[in-house]
Amino acid sequence: MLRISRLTDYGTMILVHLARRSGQVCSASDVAAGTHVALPTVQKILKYLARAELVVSVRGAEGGYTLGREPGTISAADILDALEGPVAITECSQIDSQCELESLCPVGSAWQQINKSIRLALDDIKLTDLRGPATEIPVAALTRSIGRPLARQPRS
Amino acid sequence: MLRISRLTDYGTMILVHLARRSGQVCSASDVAAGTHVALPTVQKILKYLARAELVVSVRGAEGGYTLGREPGTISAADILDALEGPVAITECSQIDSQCELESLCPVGSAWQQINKSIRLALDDIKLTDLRGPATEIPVAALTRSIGRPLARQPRS
DNA sequence: GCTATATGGGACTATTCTAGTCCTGATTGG
DNA sequence: CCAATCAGGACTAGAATAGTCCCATATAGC
Repeated sequence: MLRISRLTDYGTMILVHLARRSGQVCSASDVAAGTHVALPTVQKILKYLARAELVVSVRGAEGGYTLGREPGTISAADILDALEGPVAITECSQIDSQCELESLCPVGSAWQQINKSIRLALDDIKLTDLRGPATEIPVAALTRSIGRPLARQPRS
Repeated sequence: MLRISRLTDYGTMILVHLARRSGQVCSASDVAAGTHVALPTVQKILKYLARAELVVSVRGAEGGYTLGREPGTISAADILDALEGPVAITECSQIDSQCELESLCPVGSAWQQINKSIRLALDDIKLTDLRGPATEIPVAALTRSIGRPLARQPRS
């Protein structure tokens, strides 16, 4: 069903890594070593995150990255925006889309509302909530669903 | 951000079309004409929906499709399951995935919980809610967000 | 029974998207 | 200066998606 890209998944791991090293400047290599994601991929993701100001970069030797804000103020929605851009749940939920079927299609607005509701939920989930392995996610609907963490695909 | 496939979007339109013709048997051509989605695509989607028993098929001349259940009992989650299969928000939220990074990755379980919460929300959204252009979606978080329907991309 | 009209199932292709890599230039500490 | 490090973007390979088509099966009507 609904999916986030693998880069977003990595990006979350990377931000969690930085949150744990809060204050310290970490180079891309540090992060790659800490997260076991391939270095070029880490570099790419950090660039996206820097552009979205979720991380702050320090150039030059001994440079690297730190979190751009407090972990409690970075939400899952922020991460998605930074790494997946303004893509929406359906093509017609995008701001700039134009569709000749609009008048024929009674469904679009409903999906758009669903989209917004999901965004609201993701806005409430902060980096601090993602940090631990068995944290409770602070969204009403989530409280009912606590499952054992499943395995993750090998990657790199 | 989070996305559903275009087929799912079409599928919803198709189900809404059938709901409006409730009782009547509609052929794939009828549906294509009514939704302005290309016929071969409609045929493909109806096959998937039939396999998931969301629609019932009548074979032979004068055959076609009707809804398999009452519109009020078909949820957005049902449609996603029928048309996108058991895909999950991240690869590691899938039942059969195996990941060597599990112990290193503190994030996975959080995304899985988010995934479940979204599913719960989608379970509450029924075909009857999708039917009209400006319907209120019956999920708590959704009530705050009512926007003007946006345009839809041309497709066919 | 024959024929026209439908669906059922699956193969196939083309296009788009994604992930991942690499190169070149700019910045800065030692 | 030199080595380390980020910035930006080009590029490739692979996977996923959308869309089309073919052939078998079923059935209504004549």
